[in-house]
Amino acid sequence: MADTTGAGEPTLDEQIAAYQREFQDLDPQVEKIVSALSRLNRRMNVAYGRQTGALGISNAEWEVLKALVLSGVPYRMGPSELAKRLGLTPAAMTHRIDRMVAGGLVTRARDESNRVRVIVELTPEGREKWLEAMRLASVFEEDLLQDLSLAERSVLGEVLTRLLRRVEHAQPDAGGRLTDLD
Amino acid sequence: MADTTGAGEPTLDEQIAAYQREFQDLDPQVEKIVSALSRLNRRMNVAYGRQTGALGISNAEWEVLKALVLSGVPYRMGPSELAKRLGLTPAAMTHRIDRMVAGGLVTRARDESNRVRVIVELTPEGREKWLEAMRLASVFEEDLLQDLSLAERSVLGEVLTRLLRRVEHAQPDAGGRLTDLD
DNA sequence: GATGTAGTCTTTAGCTTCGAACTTTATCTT
DNA sequence: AAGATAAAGTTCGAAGCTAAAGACTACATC
Repeated sequence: MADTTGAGEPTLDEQIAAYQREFQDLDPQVEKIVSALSRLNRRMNVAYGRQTGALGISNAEWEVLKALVLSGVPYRMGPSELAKRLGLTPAAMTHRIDRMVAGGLVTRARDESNRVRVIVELTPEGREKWLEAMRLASVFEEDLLQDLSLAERSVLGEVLTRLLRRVEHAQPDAGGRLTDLD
Repeated sequence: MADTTGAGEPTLDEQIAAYQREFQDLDPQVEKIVSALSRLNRRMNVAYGRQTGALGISNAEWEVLKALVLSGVPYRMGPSELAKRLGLTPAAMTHRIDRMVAGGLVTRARDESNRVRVIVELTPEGREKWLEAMRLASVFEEDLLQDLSLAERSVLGEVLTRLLRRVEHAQPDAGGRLTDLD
Protein backbone atom coordinates (compact mmCIF):
# COMPACT_ATOMS: atom_id res chain seq x y z
CA MET A 1 0.00 0.00 0.00
CA ALA A 2 1.01 3.57 0.56
CA ASP A 3 0.79 3.85 -3.14
CA THR A 4 -0.38 7.45 -3.18
CA THR A 5 -1.31 6.66 -6.75
CA GLY A 6 -4.42 8.64 -6.16
CA ALA A 7 -6.71 5.82 -7.15
CA GLY A 8 -10.29 6.89 -6.74
CA GLU A 9 -9.25 10.50 -6.74
CA PRO A 10 -11.48 12.95 -8.59
CA THR A 11 -10.11 14.41 -11.80
CA LEU A 12 -8.25 17.67 -11.50
CA ASP A 13 -11.16 19.62 -12.99
CA GLU A 14 -13.65 18.01 -10.66
CA GLN A 15 -11.46 18.92 -7.75
CA ILE A 16 -11.17 22.54 -8.86
CA ALA A 17 -14.93 22.71 -9.21
CA ALA A 18 -15.35 21.36 -5.68
CA TYR A 19 -12.94 23.96 -4.36
CA GLN A 20 -14.96 26.69 -6.06
CA ARG A 21 -18.13 25.36 -4.51
CA GLU A 22 -16.74 25.21 -0.99
CA PHE A 23 -14.48 28.25 -0.97
CA GLN A 24 -15.54 31.06 -3.24
CA ASP A 25 -12.64 33.51 -3.14
CA LEU A 26 -10.20 31.29 -4.93
CA ASP A 27 -8.62 31.89 -8.31
CA PRO A 28 -9.29 28.67 -10.24
CA GLN A 29 -6.24 29.19 -12.40
CA VAL A 30 -3.96 29.47 -9.38
CA GLU A 31 -5.54 26.46 -7.78
CA LYS A 32 -5.19 24.46 -10.95
CA ILE A 33 -1.48 25.15 -11.12
CA VAL A 34 -0.93 24.34 -7.46
CA SER A 35 -3.00 21.18 -7.53
CA ALA A 36 -1.37 19.96 -10.72
CA LEU A 37 2.07 20.58 -9.27
CA SER A 38 1.28 18.61 -6.16
CA ARG A 39 -0.33 15.70 -7.97
CA LEU A 40 2.38 15.51 -10.57
CA ASN A 41 4.97 15.29 -7.87
CA ARG A 42 3.20 12.53 -6.00
CA ARG A 43 2.81 10.44 -9.13
CA MET A 44 6.44 10.92 -10.03
CA ASN A 45 7.55 9.84 -6.59
CA VAL A 46 5.48 6.69 -6.93
CA ALA A 47 7.21 5.99 -10.23
CA TYR A 48 10.65 6.56 -8.72
CA GLY A 49 9.68 4.28 -5.85
CA ARG A 50 8.80 1.49 -8.25
CA GLN A 51 12.12 1.89 -9.99
CA THR A 52 14.30 1.97 -6.90
CA GLY A 53 12.25 -0.88 -5.45
CA ALA A 54 13.07 -2.94 -8.53
CA LEU A 55 16.75 -2.35 -7.73
CA GLY A 56 16.30 -3.50 -4.15
CA ILE A 57 16.73 -0.12 -2.48
CA SER A 58 14.27 2.38 -1.03
CA ASN A 59 13.71 5.97 -2.11
CA ALA A 60 15.26 6.99 1.20
CA GLU A 61 18.45 5.10 0.39
CA TRP A 62 18.47 6.48 -3.12
CA GLU A 63 18.51 10.01 -1.70
CA VAL A 64 21.54 9.26 0.40
CA LEU A 65 23.33 7.76 -2.59
CA LYS A 66 22.41 10.84 -4.60
CA ALA A 67 23.84 13.24 -2.02
CA LEU A 68 27.08 11.28 -1.82
CA VAL A 69 27.54 10.96 -5.57
CA LEU A 70 26.77 14.61 -6.20
CA SER A 71 29.32 15.62 -3.57
CA GLY A 72 31.94 14.30 -6.01
CA VAL A 73 35.05 12.21 -5.54
CA PRO A 74 35.93 10.82 -3.02
CA TYR A 75 32.20 10.48 -2.26
CA ARG A 76 32.47 11.19 1.44
CA MET A 77 30.26 13.16 3.81
CA GLY A 78 29.63 13.38 7.54
CA PRO A 79 26.30 12.27 8.99
CA SER A 80 25.26 15.75 10.06
CA GLU A 81 26.04 17.20 6.66
CA LEU A 82 23.99 14.43 5.08
CA ALA A 83 21.17 14.96 7.56
CA LYS A 84 21.04 18.67 6.78
CA ARG A 85 21.09 18.02 3.06
CA LEU A 86 18.24 15.53 3.26
CA GLY A 87 16.20 17.38 5.86
CA LEU A 88 16.46 14.62 8.46
CA THR A 89 17.25 14.66 12.15
CA PRO A 90 20.69 13.34 13.10
CA ALA A 91 18.96 10.45 14.84
CA ALA A 92 17.23 9.34 11.67
CA MET A 93 20.49 9.70 9.79
CA THR A 94 22.28 7.39 12.21
CA HIS A 95 19.72 4.66 11.63
CA ARG A 96 19.57 5.15 7.89
CA ILE A 97 23.34 4.85 7.68
CA ASP A 98 23.17 1.69 9.82
CA ARG A 99 20.87 0.09 7.28
CA MET A 100 22.94 1.19 4.33
CA VAL A 101 26.16 -0.09 5.89
CA ALA A 102 24.41 -3.42 6.45
CA GLY A 103 23.35 -3.35 2.80
CA GLY A 104 26.88 -2.66 1.62
CA LEU A 105 25.99 0.67 0.01
CA VAL A 106 28.25 2.81 2.21
CA THR A 107 30.94 2.41 4.84
CA ARG A 108 31.23 4.24 8.15
CA ALA A 109 34.57 5.17 9.68
CA ARG A 110 35.80 7.51 12.37
CA ASP A 111 37.81 10.46 11.16
CA GLU A 112 41.27 9.84 12.64
CA SER A 113 42.18 13.51 12.58
CA ASN A 114 39.09 14.42 14.59
CA ARG A 115 37.69 11.47 16.42
CA VAL A 116 34.28 13.08 17.00
CA ARG A 117 33.62 13.05 13.32
CA VAL A 118 32.34 10.13 11.30
CA ILE A 119 32.95 9.68 7.62
CA VAL A 120 30.33 8.04 5.46
CA GLU A 121 31.77 6.86 2.17
CA LEU A 122 30.09 5.44 -0.88
CA THR A 123 31.12 1.90 -1.80
CA PRO A 124 31.57 0.89 -5.44
CA GLU A 125 28.36 -1.14 -5.05
CA GLY A 126 26.55 1.96 -3.82
CA ARG A 127 27.79 3.99 -6.74
CA GLU A 128 26.71 1.28 -9.16
CA LYS A 129 23.22 1.21 -7.61
CA TRP A 130 22.95 4.93 -8.06
CA LEU A 131 23.98 4.68 -11.68
CA GLU A 132 21.41 1.99 -12.32
CA ALA A 133 18.72 4.07 -10.66
CA MET A 134 19.75 7.11 -12.69
CA ARG A 135 19.55 5.16 -15.92
CA LEU A 136 15.97 4.20 -15.12
CA ALA A 137 15.06 7.65 -13.88
CA SER A 138 16.44 9.46 -16.88
CA VAL A 139 14.49 7.26 -19.26
CA PHE A 140 11.33 7.89 -17.28
CA GLU A 141 11.91 11.63 -17.22
CA GLU A 142 12.58 11.84 -20.93
CA ASP A 143 9.41 9.89 -21.60
CA LEU A 144 7.43 12.09 -19.27
CA LEU A 145 8.47 15.26 -21.08
CA GLN A 146 8.45 13.85 -24.58
CA ASP A 147 5.29 15.69 -25.66
CA LEU A 148 6.73 19.08 -24.73
CA SER A 149 8.25 21.18 -27.46
CA LEU A 150 11.68 22.69 -26.94
CA ALA A 151 10.05 26.08 -26.46
CA GLU A 152 7.71 24.69 -23.85
CA ARG A 153 10.55 23.02 -22.00
CA SER A 154 12.45 26.23 -21.94
CA VAL A 155 9.51 28.24 -20.61
CA LEU A 156 8.64 25.58 -18.06
CA GLY A 157 12.18 25.43 -16.74
CA GLU A 158 12.44 29.18 -16.50
CA VAL A 159 9.08 29.66 -14.80
CA LEU A 160 9.69 26.87 -12.29
CA THR A 161 13.08 28.23 -11.27
CA ARG A 162 11.49 31.65 -10.87
CA LEU A 163 8.89 30.17 -8.53
CA LEU A 164 11.58 28.26 -6.70
CA ARG A 165 13.59 31.40 -6.15
CA ARG A 166 10.52 33.03 -4.73
CA VAL A 167 9.90 30.35 -2.08
CA GLU A 168 13.56 30.10 -1.25
CA HIS A 169 14.31 33.78 -0.87
CA ALA A 170 11.06 34.61 0.86
CA GLN A 171 9.49 33.30 4.00
CA PRO A 172 5.81 33.33 4.80
CA ASP A 173 5.03 35.49 7.81
CA ALA A 174 2.51 34.59 10.51
CA GLY A 175 -0.35 35.45 8.18
CA GLY A 176 1.10 33.31 5.46
CA ARG A 177 2.24 36.14 3.20
CA LEU A 178 5.53 35.81 1.41
CA THR A 179 7.85 38.65 2.29
CA ASP A 180 11.13 39.12 0.48
CA LEU A 181 14.31 38.68 2.43
CA ASP A 182 16.58 40.57 0.05
CA MET B 1 13.49 19.45 12.58
CA ALA B 2 12.22 17.58 9.58
CA ASP B 3 12.11 20.95 7.99
CA THR B 4 13.06 19.74 4.56
CA THR B 5 13.83 23.38 3.94
CA GLY B 6 16.86 22.23 2.08
CA ALA B 7 19.25 24.26 4.18
CA GLY B 8 22.77 23.66 3.02
CA GLU B 9 21.53 22.33 -0.28
CA PRO B 10 23.47 23.32 -3.37
CA THR B 11 21.78 25.73 -5.74
CA LEU B 12 19.77 24.22 -8.55
CA ASP B 13 22.44 25.07 -11.12
CA GLU B 14 25.21 23.60 -8.99
CA GLN B 15 23.18 20.43 -8.66
CA ILE B 16 22.61 20.17 -12.40
CA ALA B 17 26.33 20.63 -12.98
CA ALA B 18 27.08 17.84 -10.52
CA TYR B 19 24.64 15.55 -12.32
CA GLN B 20 26.36 16.29 -15.62
CA ARG B 21 29.71 15.49 -14.08
CA GLU B 22 28.60 12.16 -12.60
CA PHE B 23 26.19 10.94 -15.25
CA GLN B 24 26.90 12.13 -18.74
CA ASP B 25 23.91 11.04 -20.77
CA LEU B 26 21.47 13.36 -19.13
CA ASP B 27 19.60 16.23 -20.75
CA PRO B 28 20.32 19.19 -18.45
CA GLN B 29 17.09 20.89 -19.46
CA VAL B 30 15.04 17.85 -18.49
CA GLU B 31 16.90 17.50 -15.23
CA LYS B 32 16.40 21.14 -14.43
CA ILE B 33 12.66 20.86 -14.87
CA VAL B 34 12.43 17.71 -12.79
CA SER B 35 14.66 18.99 -10.01
CA ALA B 36 12.86 22.32 -9.85
CA LEU B 37 9.50 20.55 -9.68
CA SER B 38 10.63 18.40 -6.82
CA ARG B 39 12.25 21.18 -4.86
CA LEU B 40 9.37 23.55 -5.37
CA ASN B 41 7.01 20.96 -4.03
CA ARG B 42 9.06 20.28 -0.94
CA ARG B 43 9.32 23.97 -0.11
CA MET B 44 5.59 24.44 -0.60
CA ASN B 45 4.82 21.55 1.72
CA VAL B 46 7.01 23.10 4.38
CA ALA B 47 5.06 26.34 4.00
CA TYR B 48 1.73 24.52 4.24
CA GLY B 49 3.02 22.71 7.31
CA ARG B 50 3.87 25.97 9.01
CA GLN B 51 0.40 27.28 8.28
CA THR B 52 -1.54 24.25 9.46
CA GLY B 53 0.77 24.02 12.46
CA ALA B 54 -0.19 27.57 13.39
CA LEU B 55 -3.80 26.42 13.38
CA GLY B 56 -3.02 23.49 15.67
CA ILE B 57 -3.48 20.73 13.12
CA SER B 58 -1.06 18.61 11.09
CA ASN B 59 -0.76 18.40 7.34
CA ALA B 60 -2.11 14.87 7.66
CA GLU B 61 -5.25 16.10 9.37
CA TRP B 62 -5.59 18.87 6.86
CA GLU B 63 -5.70 16.31 4.07
CA VAL B 64 -8.53 14.43 5.72
CA LEU B 65 -10.48 17.66 6.20
CA LYS B 66 -9.87 18.50 2.55
CA ALA B 67 -11.21 15.18 1.32
CA LEU B 68 -14.32 15.49 3.46
CA VAL B 69 -15.06 19.09 2.50
CA LEU B 70 -14.52 18.45 -1.20
CA SER B 71 -16.92 15.49 -1.03
CA GLY B 72 -19.63 18.09 -0.45
CA VAL B 73 -22.61 18.22 1.91
CA PRO B 74 -23.19 16.30 4.16
CA TYR B 75 -19.38 15.91 4.42
CA ARG B 76 -19.42 12.19 5.07
CA MET B 77 -17.12 9.40 3.91
CA GLY B 78 -16.20 5.87 4.95
CA PRO B 79 -12.71 5.10 6.24
CA SER B 80 -11.76 2.92 3.29
CA GLU B 81 -12.90 5.53 0.82
CA LEU B 82 -10.84 8.10 2.69
CA ALA B 83 -7.87 5.77 2.86
CA LYS B 84 -7.98 5.19 -0.88
CA ARG B 85 -8.30 8.90 -1.57
CA LEU B 86 -5.33 9.76 0.63
CA GLY B 87 -3.20 6.79 -0.35
CA LEU B 88 -3.10 5.31 3.15
CA THR B 89 -3.59 1.80 4.44
CA PRO B 90 -6.85 1.16 6.29
CA ALA B 91 -4.81 0.69 9.44
CA ALA B 92 -3.30 4.14 9.25
CA MET B 93 -6.73 5.57 8.50
CA THR B 94 -8.16 4.02 11.65
CA HIS B 95 -5.54 5.68 13.81
CA ARG B 96 -5.73 9.01 12.04
CA ILE B 97 -9.49 9.09 12.51
CA ASP B 98 -8.99 8.21 16.19
CA ARG B 99 -6.83 11.28 16.64
CA MET B 100 -9.19 13.54 14.74
CA VAL B 101 -12.20 12.34 16.71
CA ALA B 102 -10.26 13.10 19.89
CA GLY B 103 -9.50 16.54 18.48
CA GLY B 104 -13.14 17.20 17.68
CA LEU B 105 -12.54 17.58 13.94
CA VAL B 106 -14.71 14.64 12.86
CA THR B 107 -17.17 12.18 14.35
CA ARG B 108 -17.29 8.42 13.81
CA ALA B 109 -20.55 6.48 13.73
CA ARG B 110 -21.70 3.06 12.55
CA ASP B 111 -23.95 3.04 9.52
CA GLU B 112 -27.23 1.65 10.85
CA SER B 113 -28.34 0.38 7.45
CA ASN B 114 -25.14 -1.64 7.07
CA ARG B 115 -23.47 -2.27 10.36
CA VAL B 116 -20.11 -3.18 8.85
CA ARG B 117 -19.75 0.34 7.57
CA VAL B 118 -18.48 3.33 9.50
CA ILE B 119 -19.34 6.91 8.68
CA VAL B 120 -16.80 9.65 9.28
CA GLU B 121 -18.44 13.06 9.34
CA LEU B 122 -16.93 16.52 9.48
CA THR B 123 -17.86 18.56 12.55
CA PRO B 124 -18.56 22.30 12.25
CA GLU B 125 -15.23 22.83 14.03
CA GLY B 126 -13.50 20.69 11.45
CA ARG B 127 -15.06 22.63 8.63
CA GLU B 128 -14.03 25.91 10.23
CA LYS B 129 -10.44 24.68 10.58
CA TRP B 130 -10.38 23.80 6.92
CA LEU B 131 -11.70 27.23 5.96
CA GLU B 132 -9.03 28.93 8.06
CA ALA B 133 -6.34 26.78 6.49
CA MET B 134 -7.68 27.56 3.02
CA ARG B 135 -7.64 31.27 3.71
CA LEU B 136 -3.95 31.05 4.62
CA ALA B 137 -3.14 28.73 1.76
CA SER B 138 -4.83 30.84 -0.89
CA VAL B 139 -2.96 33.95 0.20
CA PHE B 140 0.32 32.03 0.08
CA GLU B 141 -0.44 30.63 -3.35
CA GLU B 142 -1.40 34.00 -4.80
CA ASP B 143 1.81 35.48 -3.44
CA LEU B 144 3.84 32.65 -4.83
CA LEU B 145 2.51 33.15 -8.34
CA GLN B 146 2.36 36.93 -8.25
CA ASP B 147 5.31 37.46 -10.58
CA LEU B 148 3.78 35.32 -13.31
CA SER B 149 1.94 37.04 -16.12
CA LEU B 150 -1.50 35.84 -17.09
CA ALA B 151 -0.02 34.29 -20.22
CA GLU B 152 2.59 32.46 -18.18
CA ARG B 153 -0.02 31.17 -15.76
CA SER B 154 -2.07 29.89 -18.60
CA VAL B 155 0.85 28.09 -20.24
CA LEU B 156 2.05 26.69 -16.93
CA GLY B 157 -1.38 25.32 -16.06
CA GLU B 158 -1.79 23.77 -19.47
CA VAL B 159 1.64 22.19 -19.57
CA LEU B 160 1.37 20.80 -16.05
CA THR B 161 -2.00 19.20 -16.71
CA ARG B 162 -0.57 17.69 -19.88
CA LEU B 163 2.28 16.15 -17.90
CA LEU B 164 -0.16 14.99 -15.26
CA ARG B 165 -2.29 13.27 -17.86
CA ARG B 166 0.79 11.54 -19.13
CA VAL B 167 1.75 10.03 -15.76
CA GLU B 168 -1.84 9.15 -14.95
CA HIS B 169 -2.75 7.48 -18.22
CA ALA B 170 0.55 5.74 -18.65
CA GLN B 171 2.40 3.34 -16.43
CA PRO B 172 6.11 2.74 -16.46
CA ASP B 173 6.96 -0.81 -17.48
CA ALA B 174 9.70 -2.91 -15.90
CA GLY B 175 12.35 -0.90 -17.70
CA GLY B 176 10.85 2.35 -16.56
CA ARG B 177 9.40 3.41 -19.89
CA LEU B 178 6.01 5.05 -19.97
CA THR B 179 3.62 3.11 -22.12
CA ASP B 180 0.21 4.51 -22.96
CA LEU B 181 -2.81 2.72 -21.63
CA ASP B 182 -5.35 4.20 -24.05
C1' DG C 1 46.73 20.76 33.13
C1' DA C 2 41.91 21.30 35.06
C1' DT C 3 37.54 22.99 33.82
C1' DG C 4 34.07 24.68 30.90
C1' DT C 5 31.93 24.82 26.48
C1' DA C 6 30.74 23.65 21.95
C1' DG C 7 30.17 20.32 18.36
C1' DT C 8 29.20 15.53 16.58
C1' DC C 9 27.11 11.58 16.81
C1' DT C 10 24.20 7.93 19.38
C1' DT C 11 20.57 6.38 22.43
C1' DT C 12 15.91 6.41 24.26
C1' DA C 13 10.98 7.09 24.21
C1' DG C 14 6.92 8.10 21.70
C1' DC C 15 4.32 8.61 17.31
C1' DT C 16 2.73 7.41 12.59
C1' DT C 17 2.84 4.34 9.20
C1' DC C 18 2.67 -0.29 6.75
C1' DG C 19 1.70 -5.33 6.14
C1' DA C 20 -0.77 -8.99 7.72
C1' DA C 21 -3.93 -11.40 10.64
C1' DC C 22 -8.39 -11.11 12.71
C1' DT C 23 -13.52 -9.81 13.76
C1' DT C 24 -17.81 -8.64 12.37
C1' DT C 25 -21.47 -8.10 9.12
C1' DA C 26 -23.62 -8.80 4.58
C1' DT C 27 -24.42 -11.58 0.56
C1' DC C 28 -24.41 -15.44 -2.42
C1' DT C 29 -25.22 -20.54 -3.23
C1' DT C 30 -27.33 -24.52 -2.60
C1' DA D 1 -31.77 -22.04 6.61
C1' DA D 2 -26.46 -23.34 6.46
C1' DG D 3 -22.23 -22.54 5.04
C1' DA D 4 -18.98 -20.32 2.04
C1' DT D 5 -17.38 -16.01 0.36
C1' DA D 6 -16.63 -11.18 0.27
C1' DA D 7 -16.22 -6.62 2.27
C1' DA D 8 -15.12 -3.11 6.01
C1' DG D 9 -12.62 -1.92 9.97
C1' DT D 10 -9.64 -2.90 13.76
C1' DT D 11 -5.73 -4.89 16.11
C1' DC D 12 -0.90 -6.36 16.32
C1' DG D 13 4.02 -6.22 15.40
C1' DA D 14 7.79 -4.18 13.00
C1' DA D 15 9.99 -0.19 10.54
C1' DG D 16 11.27 4.53 10.30
C1' DC D 17 10.78 9.04 11.93
C1' DT D 18 11.19 13.08 15.59
C1' DA D 19 12.54 15.39 19.89
C1' DA D 20 15.15 15.30 23.75
C1' DA D 21 18.66 13.51 26.56
C1' DG D 22 23.25 11.37 26.82
C1' DA D 23 28.29 10.29 25.62
C1' DC D 24 32.38 11.50 23.69
C1' DT D 25 35.96 14.49 21.63
C1' DA D 26 38.17 18.91 20.69
C1' DC D 27 39.28 23.32 21.96
C1' DA D 28 39.47 27.57 24.69
C1' DT D 29 40.43 29.82 29.07
C1' DC D 30 42.07 30.24 33.30
